[in-house]
Amino acid sequence: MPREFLSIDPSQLPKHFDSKESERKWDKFWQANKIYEYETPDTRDQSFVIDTPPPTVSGSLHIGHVFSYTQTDIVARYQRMCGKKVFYPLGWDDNGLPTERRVQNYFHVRCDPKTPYQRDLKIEIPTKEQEKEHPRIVSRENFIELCHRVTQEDEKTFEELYRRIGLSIDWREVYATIDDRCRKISQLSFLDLFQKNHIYNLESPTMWDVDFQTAVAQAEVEDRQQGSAFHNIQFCIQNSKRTFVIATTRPELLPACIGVAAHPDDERYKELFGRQALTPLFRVPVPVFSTELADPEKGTGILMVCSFGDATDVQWWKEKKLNLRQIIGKNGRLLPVDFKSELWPSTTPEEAQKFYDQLAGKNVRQARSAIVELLRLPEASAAQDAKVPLQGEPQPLEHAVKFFEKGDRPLEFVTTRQWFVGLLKQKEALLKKGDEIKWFPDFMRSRYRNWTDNLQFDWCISRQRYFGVPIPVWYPIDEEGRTLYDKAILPESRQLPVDPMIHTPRNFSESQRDQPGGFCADPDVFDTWFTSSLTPMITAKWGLDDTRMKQLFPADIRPQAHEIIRTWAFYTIAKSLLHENSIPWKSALISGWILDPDRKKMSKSKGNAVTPIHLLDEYSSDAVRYWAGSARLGVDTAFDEQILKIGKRLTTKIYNASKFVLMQRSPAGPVTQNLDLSFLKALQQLVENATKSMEQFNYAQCLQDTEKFFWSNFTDTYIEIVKVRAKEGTEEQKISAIASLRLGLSVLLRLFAPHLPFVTEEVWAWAFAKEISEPSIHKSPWPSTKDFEALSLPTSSEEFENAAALYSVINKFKTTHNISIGAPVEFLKISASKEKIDAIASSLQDIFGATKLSRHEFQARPIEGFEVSAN
RNA sequence: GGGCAGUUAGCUCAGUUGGUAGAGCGCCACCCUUACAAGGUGGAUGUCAUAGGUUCGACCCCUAUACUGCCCACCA
Repeated sequence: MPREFLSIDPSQLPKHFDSKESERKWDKFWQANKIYEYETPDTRDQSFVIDTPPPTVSGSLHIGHVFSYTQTDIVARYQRMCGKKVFYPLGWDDNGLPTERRVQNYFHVRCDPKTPYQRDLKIEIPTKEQEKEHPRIVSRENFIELCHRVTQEDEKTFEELYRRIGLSIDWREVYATIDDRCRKISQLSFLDLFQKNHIYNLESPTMWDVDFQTAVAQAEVEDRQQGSAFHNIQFCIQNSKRTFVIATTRPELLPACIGVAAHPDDERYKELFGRQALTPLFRVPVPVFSTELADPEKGTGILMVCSFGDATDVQWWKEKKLNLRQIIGKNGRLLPVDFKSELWPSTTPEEAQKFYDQLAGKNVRQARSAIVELLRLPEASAAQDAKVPLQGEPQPLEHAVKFFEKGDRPLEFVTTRQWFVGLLKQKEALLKKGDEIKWFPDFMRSRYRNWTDNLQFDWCISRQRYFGVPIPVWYPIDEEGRTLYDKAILPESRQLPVDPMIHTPRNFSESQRDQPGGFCADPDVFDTWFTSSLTPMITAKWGLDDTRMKQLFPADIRPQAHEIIRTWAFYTIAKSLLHENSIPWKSALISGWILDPDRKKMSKSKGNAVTPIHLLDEYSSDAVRYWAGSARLGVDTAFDEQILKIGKRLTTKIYNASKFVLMQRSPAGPVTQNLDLSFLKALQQLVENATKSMEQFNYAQCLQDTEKFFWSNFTDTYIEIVKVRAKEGTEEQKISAIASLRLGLSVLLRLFAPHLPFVTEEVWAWAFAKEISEPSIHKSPWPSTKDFEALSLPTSSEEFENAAALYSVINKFKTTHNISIGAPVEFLKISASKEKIDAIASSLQDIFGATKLSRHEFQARPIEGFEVSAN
């Protein structure tokens, strides 16, 4: 032990903690000293691996970007202090639609894959005049270049923010979901799934967004309430006088009608089953069939089946082997139709054609109003009574309609060829893997179960977009010019990443592209989740580095938000199952949402988002982290600037208390006094509880307990009580007080360090860093029994609690008599039980010193705590 | 319609296995006290959503109801 404790001269320190300066300084220091760089340990269990969510880089930051990331960082810092080698990477999610949309708006361009690539194409941000013109058309490759340009700028902004709030990320381990490694691993994933027969392509009706003109997966679909109307339309039975009225909200799909259905027990329609009905206007015969899915109470109890109004239509189409009369095109407009063809066997083809020609080319909304007018014409009737088909006026109703979550118009079912991952048959295995994972909070597990249980479709992974990972597939073209979709040509894994639009498959030459006897490229890209679902495998370099894979997979934790359990969590579990038959991570940490003061979810699109930078400037990173670290996992939190103020106050208090403790000069020595040891016993109990909380990822509990102890036990009580002794006591008493104050501070700083990395590092550097020659508090050991093992601590902290109680009672006496706490008191009579009076004996000198009490007299009375009076 | 949460002081939230209701903010009063006025000391404030039940005893366990939020389904 050195001869004197290392102390500071407070006059050399700034009066107030300069958070901005501290944030700059320590970020540089951590970087320079490689504090957060992952070092490979000998065994897997010495690592703590984090599967960090790749943020969508969107240019505009909001407070949500720091909330859950800070929570993860707190866990990372705790594990690092516990001696784990923390693997804490970060990915940028720049792949996908949000980026495409931003590029379109930012540069005022549109992508057309048929446009040739232009090398050195210069595109600048358009002027106001240029923005009024038509958007500039660019090739797919040029478009992708622009995507990179935009995302790189955004990534810089994000990195600055994440450094500013002190995320202890290993910045060497940064990836982008569109970079070479991610493209390669995504394509490897495709190859592996293909070889394992988990993947197939199929031409079938798929949910389709008519604006983005791409297929979408079940997970990207959301319901929205929409105003609509029931239209009652009269059909008739072919070669019969019998008529009936169906109710539909989609009259424009009448030409796509492929059947009529009612409930098998419905007496009104029983006799019709098995017969052919004629549609009005077009007079196309369609079969009438019975189905349990029809609800006799709804509408008129009998309905028309179209290709395709909704998912049940698709189901009936498959089950009843109905015709395919696709009239909605990929752009959402009605396709041309030939009523003389076999597919539309109209009994009056010429009239049908005339009617339809008034609809062709219109979008859904336009076609609907047009067909409603046509249905008001008597000549539209299919029945012999020639009644107007549209019976009465449409009756308005509200109902849920499926939308692509990013889309503006309802989804249509359009028949296209898409790639799928077979997940339906994996349900049981997926549920089992979900149960092997620990969920925090545990009830989030049921979100996963719920979704997995109700899965209805295999995963459609192909998207008709540009800025994404290309599907690594070519198809042969036979001599007649037909594309052989069932003979897909896949690249070899060492060729990856490939772009089949640019690269040529083996045994073919570029001149054979799109030629009979040649090949063609699959033009599609993957659903972004196809890549995102690989994050724990991307960081572990699956397929590229087997050693690293063993070290880093499965990860320890996956932090994420709850609304993407059905996407990110679900697909990641699916991928790990299919590729590795493993769980992807041991624990899932599900963060809550930030709500605005009106308790609405904060989001950019709602315009109620709070931007973080001015908060960091005003309150400091530590204060913002304090707010984020106060919120428990899975609990939605209203944004409250008050809490930032409290956080800032806490950092100030830590700074000042540290200054006080470390300015005490004293020879080095042991803790010997009972009160000091009793205080340290209380501290040791705090350490136990805090550690228990952190092990459960309950960082908020840890903070709350530590803060309470720090403020009430340490600064307001213990420091105040021993202050006088630290200055005026005997050498041994002084040393004990100061040694105990320093140990207390050292432990508390380390308990605070994961939450408040800047102020704790700042203070740590004054003395403790040199004493234990560990330059950063963030690599110093998390407090444990080791900190106390040299001391003979009492079995309880009762003595300290008694001293605190008596000290408080004397303060109360002063306050109620309007005396300053610092004012001396001549005499007090102290009442307490005999046991308490005996127990307090060794602390009395400190208490009387702290309260400036000159004389006292004890009175033993059977009361709960202490009481004092002036006579 | 199914599922998951939540409802505690004016506000934001804690409340361990059932044992007399907690913190911070805000409010009120007092105090410049040599680390800190960006502070300190003290005070007031609750039918723990409602109704039953179990129990010697319920914020806590059980049942039902109401309200709020979320996830899923409903789409003719």
